[in-house]
Amino acid sequence: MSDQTLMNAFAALAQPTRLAVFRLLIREGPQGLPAGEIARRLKVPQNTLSAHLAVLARGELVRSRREGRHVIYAADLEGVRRLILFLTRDCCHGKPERCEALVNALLPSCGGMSAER
Amino acid sequence: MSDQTLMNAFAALAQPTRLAVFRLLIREGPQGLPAGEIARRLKVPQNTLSAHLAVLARGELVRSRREGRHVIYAADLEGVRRLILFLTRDCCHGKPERCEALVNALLPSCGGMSAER
DNA sequence: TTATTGTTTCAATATTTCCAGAAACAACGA
DNA sequence: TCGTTGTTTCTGGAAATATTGAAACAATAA
Repeated sequence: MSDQTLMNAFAALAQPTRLAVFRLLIREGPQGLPAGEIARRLKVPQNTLSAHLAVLARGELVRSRREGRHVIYAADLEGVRRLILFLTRDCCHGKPERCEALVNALLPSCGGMSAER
Repeated sequence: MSDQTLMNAFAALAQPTRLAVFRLLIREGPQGLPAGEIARRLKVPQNTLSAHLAVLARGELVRSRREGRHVIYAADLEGVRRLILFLTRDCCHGKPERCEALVNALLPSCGGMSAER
């Protein structure tokens, strides 16, 4: 991922409406939601939301697909993963012990998966 | 962490100079670097850098302490952790299997710690 | 005290982002 | 074809951010 995409992603999440959209889409999962439905739920004008969705897409945090008249937006988990990876990789760069606290704090939040590995 | 702090953190990382400062400080570890030294290394005027450091501090990504004439800046790993936690928690909210790919991708980057847990 | 070094704050300009009305575009049904 | 619904693009003005010279502030030494 280029630094530009990385910064686009961070910039995308630095705005209340877009943060709300991101949270919503993460919760909706891979099937996503039509642009209009997102606008309705968040009570944002459709053209304003469209601009915000474009910003999120530039940061590779959401993807869109057309289904008939609808344009469906869904979170791009690959993009999220790269963001987390960036934060984590730089964090324990060369010093795993510095990362330990991070990982320990991270795993329990993932539905008890820590017990399995 | 408030949404405002969260957005401040994302906004802080959405600018090339600040991204560079963040990377530098993460690598320098807890002892950190004086503001002037950061400015010298990144070839940024000191007053410009000072403004950027203030933005990073507002996002709780760096902390400062005074040592004599120097003001030392160091990465705030707690802040980074909260960022990662936000991204991860929202991501696997209620559906751990959705998170699995994330965590698997995450652990190997941390110096082989995955083998130990 | 004065001088020196390190850093931040102030002030002003340039650039970017945010927002929403209006218009255009896209897909479908009648 | 035309009309309707869903979405994006265009446009312009308001608000926020970036940058840096100059001034102020802080700590120390002479």
